[in-house]
Amino acid sequence: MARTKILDFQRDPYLRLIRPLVQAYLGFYRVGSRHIESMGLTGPQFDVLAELGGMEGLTCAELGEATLITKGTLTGVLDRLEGKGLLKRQGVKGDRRAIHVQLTAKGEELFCKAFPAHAEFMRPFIQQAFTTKDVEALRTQLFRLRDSFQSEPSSPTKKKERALHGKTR
Amino acid sequence: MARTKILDFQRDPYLRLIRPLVQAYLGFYRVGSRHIESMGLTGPQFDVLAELGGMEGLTCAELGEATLITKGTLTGVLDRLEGKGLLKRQGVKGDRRAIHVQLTAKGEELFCKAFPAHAEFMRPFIQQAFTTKDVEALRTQLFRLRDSFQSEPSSPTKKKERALHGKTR
DNA sequence: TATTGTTATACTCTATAACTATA
DNA sequence: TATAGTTATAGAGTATAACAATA
Repeated sequence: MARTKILDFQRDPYLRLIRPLVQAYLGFYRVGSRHIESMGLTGPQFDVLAELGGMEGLTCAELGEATLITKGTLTGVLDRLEGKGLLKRQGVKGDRRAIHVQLTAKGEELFCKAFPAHAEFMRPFIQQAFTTKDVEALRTQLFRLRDSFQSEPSSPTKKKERALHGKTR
Repeated sequence: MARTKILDFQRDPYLRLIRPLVQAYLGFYRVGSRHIESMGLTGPQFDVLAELGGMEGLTCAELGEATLITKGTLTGVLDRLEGKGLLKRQGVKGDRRAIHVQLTAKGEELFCKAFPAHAEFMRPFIQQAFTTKDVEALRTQLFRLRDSFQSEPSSPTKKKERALHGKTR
């Protein structure tokens, strides 16, 4: 799982945001993944299940895009879920290279049980500390933060860093 | 690195917070870990380095507690950092079971370079979207969220869930 | 007996590259 | 040639249990 360190960024007027962000996420992550694991799934497996639940099926390419799992890795994750009898793979008529991945009845059953159970499990943690109005305000700020990491800052400092460590993959 | 799925919790008045939290964190994480990896370190390795930097040394037990890495795993992470010549292990006088882990000169040098470089790299992302006043407000809310995951909600729903999936480790 | 750290085991995830079978 | 998915490879992290040395 995830796990980045809490850095001593406390004095920087901007980086002071990092520590609480990481701690809030890790708190969520620990609580949530413990619950998911108690249902016999790993994080990536739950992600795939959540993506397929209620759907007619997705190709590996679509699944990979949705879950951010690369194709070689995805094969393994799907193998394990198939081994548990939670999903099945079928050829796609029209393109015999592609494969349709779909939950089995057992998989749908688990999804229908696990997903609401997970929601029920998580809700009280937030509900005990926030009003719905607080939630909306914080939500807005978090989206702003998310967006800030998605757009490249164009300061001179940044450009210098990119030149030094450039590696865009 | 980390990787939990963005769930479709958008309709629940409280769980609406999950998606932006995960997305903000993943944004930070992707940007940050790309930079860390460009310096030749993995996430856990950077965590250990950040924990040891500027310190006289810690025992494995202390390091494990600080980084949340279990002892068996920690041995492997330390082995790899030792293999890179970044840290050394020494016996502790007084308790010959324990081991002091300390950065080498090379490790300190990397720490002194990598840590500020990482701060410089990360700052512009936040600075472009937030004032220092915004930062303080958001920081407060994020700590509140963190705390909410750290205290067990005591609703009837929760107790029922715990009975079903109990597994405290 | 309890604690510290290592070793052994086994699994999952990760990315990359090479491969196949289609298109 | 390009695409979809699998296989092969190698490495890192994860947890657990068993172990040796020491307290």
